[in-house]
Amino acid sequence: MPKARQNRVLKINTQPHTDCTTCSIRQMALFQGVPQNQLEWTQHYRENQYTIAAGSTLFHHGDHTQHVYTIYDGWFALHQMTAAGKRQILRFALPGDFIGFQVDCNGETSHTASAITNGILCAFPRYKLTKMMEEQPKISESLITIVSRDMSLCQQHFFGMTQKTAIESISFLLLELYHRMQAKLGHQTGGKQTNTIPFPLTQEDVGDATGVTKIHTNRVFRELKKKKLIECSHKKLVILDEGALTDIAQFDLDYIKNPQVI
Amino acid sequence: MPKARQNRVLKINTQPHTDCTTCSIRQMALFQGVPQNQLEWTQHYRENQYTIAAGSTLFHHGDHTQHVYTIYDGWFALHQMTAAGKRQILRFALPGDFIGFQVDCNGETSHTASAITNGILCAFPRYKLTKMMEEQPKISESLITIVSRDMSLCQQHFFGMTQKTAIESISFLLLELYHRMQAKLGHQTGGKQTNTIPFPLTQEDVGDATGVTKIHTNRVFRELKKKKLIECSHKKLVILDEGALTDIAQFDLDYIKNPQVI
DNA sequence: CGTTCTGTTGACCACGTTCAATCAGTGTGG
DNA sequence: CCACACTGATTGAACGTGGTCAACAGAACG
Repeated sequence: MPKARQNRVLKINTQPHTDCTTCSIRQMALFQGVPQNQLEWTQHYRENQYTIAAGSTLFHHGDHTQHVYTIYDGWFALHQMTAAGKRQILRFALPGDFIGFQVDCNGETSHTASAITNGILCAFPRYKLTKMMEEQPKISESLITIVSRDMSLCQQHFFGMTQKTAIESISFLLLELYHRMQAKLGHQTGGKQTNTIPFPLTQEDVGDATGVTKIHTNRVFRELKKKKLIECSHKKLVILDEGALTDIAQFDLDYIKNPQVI
Repeated sequence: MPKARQNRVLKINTQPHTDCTTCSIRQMALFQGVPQNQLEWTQHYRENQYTIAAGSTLFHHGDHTQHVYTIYDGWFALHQMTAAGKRQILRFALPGDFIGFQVDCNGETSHTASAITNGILCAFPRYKLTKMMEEQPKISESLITIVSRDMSLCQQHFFGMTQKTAIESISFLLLELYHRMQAKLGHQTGGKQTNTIPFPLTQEDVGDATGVTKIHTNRVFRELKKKKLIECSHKKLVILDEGALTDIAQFDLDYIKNPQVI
């Protein structure tokens, strides 16, 4: 009963719902290609705006989800469990990201989505996607671009995991999140930059995403702090030496940006 | 000059080109959703059919490719190089697979594609994809399905790499290739099944795909052979005990099939 | 029929895991 | 206001998977 489960965690946003025409993250989301004068059209398809509390689960691995979501606010972890009960975080989803789309051949979601922080979600019924794509060809391109970007990130993680040491892959993850958050913050504030981002993850979260135990993750964090490359405490991450960190991580910013597949 | 480079390795297929209307692998490729009576239409867009020799490179990481390809015959490795000069194979592409599509924000390919065996490729100009999608909405859905399937495979590999031991991830890869080849062979022969597939990979290829050194890959192969789970020699792979191998690999066939994302 | 590529084997060692204990911060309830 | 519980960060010691290096055997190919 995914429906009952979702009703428990999702609540209709009691604040006035945000407006697609003035949405601060629209340019990175599903409607990025839709012309400004047709944006009212998109609102027809947004079923509702929901809130979700930190720690709760949006959907479980194996659910048949009726909705796909654009994250308006909050951090989410998309993860799977191993047979041994360990958690592998496949990726972190941030504001502007599109989640709940990926399912397997039976229409079951391939992973679990958990809210790390409180979140606000724009919900779209999955069955309407085909119609949306027919009416607005730009939606098809957005979807392809979004999936391709996620694919690119996944490949980079994959690439990193097998060939990099713990300090390299953790540095990579921190830089990826840093730049993804900078992109969102830039869209919202209009461009002013600091070297600090909100960082709600625990060291265990970072470990589960990079395939390192929390014990060793801690050793890596202490080393990065000792080398004055980062500061990290009180849910804030400061990048002190982006250049040195980029070298260690073998990080390439181009993989974060939306690909020009078409 | 990607063009010059490609002219060197790609040769126009001198055999009569295969016909989309009778293509044995069409049901798993880009035109899977296109109605039978409109298939002549697709032929307009196929620019040419090419052959490529084993060992040569179709495109390099960073190229601006003008074409995307459906593999009609042959095995390909899609890979990247680490800073240290090691090769990471992101995935193997088999007959029916669609390659050359994935590029980064600058329109550069994110990986290199090398032919492991001799191959035959159907080429489509990238710039025509938008028009194809507009004329045939099914093409959009195919593309999204294809990219989602690749994403799903990538996630499974990623999941495997970090959490699985060498024997587990190598078993997973062998089973994945086994089932993907069985699907192709089924489409071509009409269904008769054996527990043997052609297997042109070296142990080093397998190692580069699973993030294991070729020395340790060899240790794993010998163990799998000793336990009578597989036979592997002379470019053939025999799965002797699929059940036991599936258990070791924690393999789930649903991830291989095309996802029902829409 | 030699050269090159692929597979096989052994010795050694390092990165990261496992298990265990402790500490610091943050609520929570009496 | 403090005792208590709970979560996350920190540290140490022992161990093991898989990497590195080096050498050789066998297969494939021109």
